[in-house]
Amino acid sequence: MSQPTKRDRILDAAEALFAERGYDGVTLRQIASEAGVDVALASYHFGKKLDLFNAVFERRAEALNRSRLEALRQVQQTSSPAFPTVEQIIEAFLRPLELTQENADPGWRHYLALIAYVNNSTYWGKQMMSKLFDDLVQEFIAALRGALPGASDENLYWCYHNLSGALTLTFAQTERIDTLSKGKCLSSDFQAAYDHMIPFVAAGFRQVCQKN
Amino acid sequence: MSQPTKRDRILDAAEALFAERGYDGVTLRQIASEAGVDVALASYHFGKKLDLFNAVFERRAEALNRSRLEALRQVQQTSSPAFPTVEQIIEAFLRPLELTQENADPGWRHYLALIAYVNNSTYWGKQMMSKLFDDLVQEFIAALRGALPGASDENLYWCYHNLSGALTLTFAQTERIDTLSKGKCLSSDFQAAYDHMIPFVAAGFRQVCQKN
DNA sequence: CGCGTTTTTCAACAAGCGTTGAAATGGACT
DNA sequence: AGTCCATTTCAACGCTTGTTGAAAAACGCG
Repeated sequence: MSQPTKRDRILDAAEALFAERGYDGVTLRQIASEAGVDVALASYHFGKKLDLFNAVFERRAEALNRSRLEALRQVQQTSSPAFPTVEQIIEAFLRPLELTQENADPGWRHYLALIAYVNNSTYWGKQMMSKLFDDLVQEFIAALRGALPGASDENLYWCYHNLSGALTLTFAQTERIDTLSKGKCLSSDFQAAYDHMIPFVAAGFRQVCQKN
Repeated sequence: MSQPTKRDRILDAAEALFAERGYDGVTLRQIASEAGVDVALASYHFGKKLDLFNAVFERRAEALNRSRLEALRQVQQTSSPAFPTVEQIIEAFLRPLELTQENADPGWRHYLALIAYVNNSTYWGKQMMSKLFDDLVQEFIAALRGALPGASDENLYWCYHNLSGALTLTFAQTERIDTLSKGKCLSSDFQAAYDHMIPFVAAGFRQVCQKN
């Protein structure tokens, strides 16, 4: 098996460092050093620093969207002609993210942390997140609308906001919960996070959107 | 009524800018310019840049903790000798944060956005958040333990993680939900956020922690 | 006013930044 | 071997950064 190219090593190093310290907290020289290449090589391959950041952020977006959409189509098909349940939809939204667990490559973990950084930033969040992930999110919300007949858009979107927040903090892997829980919960354990998040969020959606 | 001192103007400007762009995304010159003072004045009052950041972050922490703890004591007293309900506890955790709504001073909004920045950052989060907010959080979790007899610590802390995530994203005010919902929800509307978050989170806690 | 202290400005420093043009290297093909 | 092109390095640029020491201004008080 072959070594990754220097271009890929730059992307990997930038991914890890941007995720940990943010765009302005990382210098091109740090990235180059981590990747074991010269500083100028980043400019050669990607142009400006901002272009490198965009390249990193876009690199894994498509694959991520595809696997989540596949999971949604899957539950829609198996439950057809009825709508899938809220749990099934949330599960399809979250479980594909566990690919970071089994995979030895730490790149996906860094990428999710980078999403957390972007999603929580006023500065980056609005445009970058919308451009890459809005279509997918709307697809899932449409599915939830089917599972929760009569729910208002206002309620649906606020519930999604809560889901998105819980997920984003999970992505960030700040180890805050490790300290708080004295080691009983580990932020590195994505599976445990989703095991608890799915019933939590599903119950929240039902409570808010299914007043009856 | 008197103008704020230059020292306070530096804190205010740093608060707003750090919250929007992060620690490394802001220069002391930008802060000084926004505050209408000389660059060197920040160093004179606060020392290093990092010390200024800490001063900003600690400035409002005590007042925030006090108002939230008062709200908890309040519901504990009115429901005594029984435990307060999950909704009452979550409400006490969230509603005091609405002081940012009525108050004309935008400082509190910036401060909450700064908390979001710190809480989502691997780099800052662990130490700074724990130091200032852990005691309060443990107090609320203890109250929740009373409202949810038999709940395991593992379930309780993962549920709190979900609450914390939803809250943090609300603090960040990224306007992402504005776009997604086509204006039906506004991230600037803290009251609407909590109106939907309280029943959402309470139902989640019950679902996960109150299996019976 | 006049003196001591605090606050504020000014000017400048060394260090590090992103970026670039030219030189060097390497591989593919004739 | 020699030519072409993509890749990589080298060296340097102009600029901005955080920080500091000394000068200046403002203040409190007799």
